[in-house]
Amino acid sequence: MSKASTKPPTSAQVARQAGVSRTTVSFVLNGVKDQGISDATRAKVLLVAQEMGYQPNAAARSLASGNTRTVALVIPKASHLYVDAFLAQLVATLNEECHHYGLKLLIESTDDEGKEPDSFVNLVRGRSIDGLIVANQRISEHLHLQKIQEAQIPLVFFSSKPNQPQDLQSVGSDTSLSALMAVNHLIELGHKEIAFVSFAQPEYDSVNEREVGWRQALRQANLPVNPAWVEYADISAQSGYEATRRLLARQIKFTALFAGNDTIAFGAIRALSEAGLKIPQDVALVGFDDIPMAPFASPPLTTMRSDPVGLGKVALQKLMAQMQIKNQIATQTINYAFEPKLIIRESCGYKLKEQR
Amino acid sequence: MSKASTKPPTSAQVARQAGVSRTTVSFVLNGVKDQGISDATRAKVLLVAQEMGYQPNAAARSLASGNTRTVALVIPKASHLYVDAFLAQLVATLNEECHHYGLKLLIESTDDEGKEPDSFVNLVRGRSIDGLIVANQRISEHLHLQKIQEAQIPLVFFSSKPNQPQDLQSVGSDTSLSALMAVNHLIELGHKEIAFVSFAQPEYDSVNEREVGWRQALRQANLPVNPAWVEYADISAQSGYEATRRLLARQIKFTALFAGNDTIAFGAIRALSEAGLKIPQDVALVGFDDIPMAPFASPPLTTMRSDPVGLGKVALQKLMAQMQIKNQIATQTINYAFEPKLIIRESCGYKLKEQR
DNA sequence: TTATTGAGGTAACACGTGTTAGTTTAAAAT
DNA sequence: ATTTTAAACTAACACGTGTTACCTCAATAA
Repeated sequence: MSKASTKPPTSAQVARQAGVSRTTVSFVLNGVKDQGISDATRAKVLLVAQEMGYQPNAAARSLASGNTRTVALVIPKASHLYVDAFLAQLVATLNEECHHYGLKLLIESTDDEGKEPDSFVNLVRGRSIDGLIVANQRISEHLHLQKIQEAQIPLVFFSSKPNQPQDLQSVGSDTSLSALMAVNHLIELGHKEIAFVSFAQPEYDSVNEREVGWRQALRQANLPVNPAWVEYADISAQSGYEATRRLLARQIKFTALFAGNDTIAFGAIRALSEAGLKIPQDVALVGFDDIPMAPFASPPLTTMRSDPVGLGKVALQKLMAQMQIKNQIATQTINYAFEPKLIIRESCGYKLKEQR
Repeated sequence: MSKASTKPPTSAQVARQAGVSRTTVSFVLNGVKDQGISDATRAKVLLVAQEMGYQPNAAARSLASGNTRTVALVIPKASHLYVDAFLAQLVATLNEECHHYGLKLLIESTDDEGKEPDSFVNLVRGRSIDGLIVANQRISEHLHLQKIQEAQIPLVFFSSKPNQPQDLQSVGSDTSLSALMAVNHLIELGHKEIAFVSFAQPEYDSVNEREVGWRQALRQANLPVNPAWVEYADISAQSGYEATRRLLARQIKFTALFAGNDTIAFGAIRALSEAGLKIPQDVALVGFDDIPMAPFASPPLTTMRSDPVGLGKVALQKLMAQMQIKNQIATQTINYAFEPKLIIRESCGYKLKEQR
């Protein structure tokens, strides 16, 4: 009626306004059953709470209940968000899904300037979060993760070599298999000298697995594996450009290139073009991830589809299972395996060959 | 000594271990001055806290102090994160900066399925956040923002028409000026029929301002303004592709195209290529934002540089000023104006012309 | 009439920290 | 020997909610 007070209403004020006790308000708003609350009272309380714009104080609720309804996503660097579209898709999906279940999402990085690699542990210690999802795991981080697991903190990490599907701790698809499929496609198109530009250093599990798949494909086809065909980029298109130039500078023949991810592939396209090489006629190219930009490369990028949306959803489901949050979607959804899928566009030369 | 208890240590436990009172622990850890605490005690407390891995309970601290050290970024849709590199850069920057000042960042969307457009207001009501930054403001949201301002909640929003630089409420650069500069560049190159494909509906301020700049440039040069030259895309490269195709289907002549952002430009490139048009020979192209991918378009994209990193930093500075957080970087940094800058690459045809 | 049940109410503690007010102790200064 | 001061201490309340234990009152059932 009068002007709104500057401070938000408390549950006590709601109780007074509705003519009930604070306990009743708490029961109603939290949907506690079997406390014998009539429908009339329930409706009344809900109405008054609505009218007063009541929103429970998050800190008080968290302190009393012991959970924060907040989860964290751990990534290496915040800046990867805008150079790695896979990560951006993952963040977007997790954010949406979290909101859907009334959770909040924090993004924590391990490698940014001034950050301790284990700073995300403090979030756990300070009870800022109820659980965490770790993407882009590195070998050096295994120890920290183990500690957290031992401390019984809900945790899901992205793995390049997923274990059993019913494993509650990790999500992922078989990265080396995907890479193998990508390289096999090039082999089937007749290529024998296939280079590989990764999107980061091999200390990252997922980088390493892609290289493993590349090597395995060549070996299975009885093709030589030349270490000079491998080059490591950073995570940006720019670094992919530079890495491909280093590769070209070696003057070693290769007729196809497997790029560790699509962003790197964009850099490779420019490096190859500047060198006067035509894609796919002179060098066939296959990327990885099928980012939204992939169809808009010149030529449109043939690439392995990964599934940030599906993986993000499953990761959250698994985390919620550990957090013992009951949700409508039953736990069977958790057994999820994404089938690696080759998306054939033009950069691999398949369509060119077909026309012939 | 014995195995670590499953619950994190409290300040009372730290106090006992260090042989001081809980009050002293609180003073030391919060760096309260003028309470007469000897250096020896201070060191002792810090050491013990470190050894015990003490991290103050965030909820308790928040409840007692009344602030959460958390801010929210409000965006239309979470999915924009991976289709709009400007937004991704902004999120990454804000995340980094927030961490640097010990703040946490939440991302809240207004348009996602199942979200009320004013759901971010609940974050404020529930005292989940201390302040908020609003990007991609729409006209329909002005009302909500005003309410929040009136409630004295710290708020910074991105504006396409920034007011005085000392304004604490908004950040941004002059979008219509940037657009005007982009179109002027095309006019200087001799173009008279210049189309415009925006990255969203004109209900977004920033979309509208770009169109204003486009129109202004044409008018100033006494060139005709044909409404049929305008087409609205969604925010994805795919939608840019489709919008450009719609434009082409109209069979109206244009020799240059101003794309509302770089992502759209990627879509436009493909649409033009498919139509057999060469860039820049047949259609010159200028984008907007200078996203990291822009140099890797084919041809490399001429574009207006915007400044998500700088704007993000300033936005947070302004927000912190409202939140009365004292920080080393003095308030003078807050007076910041980003100069719109044209980045000339190859899609506009400038270099081609120069060579002639 | 008496026991039972449903629908609440009241009172209280717990959660962990910030913060204030008033007290104590030993060393230093007068 | 007395006063002052630095460096602590103890005790207490506040923050808002979850949750439990116990009490009340009316209506119904035995």
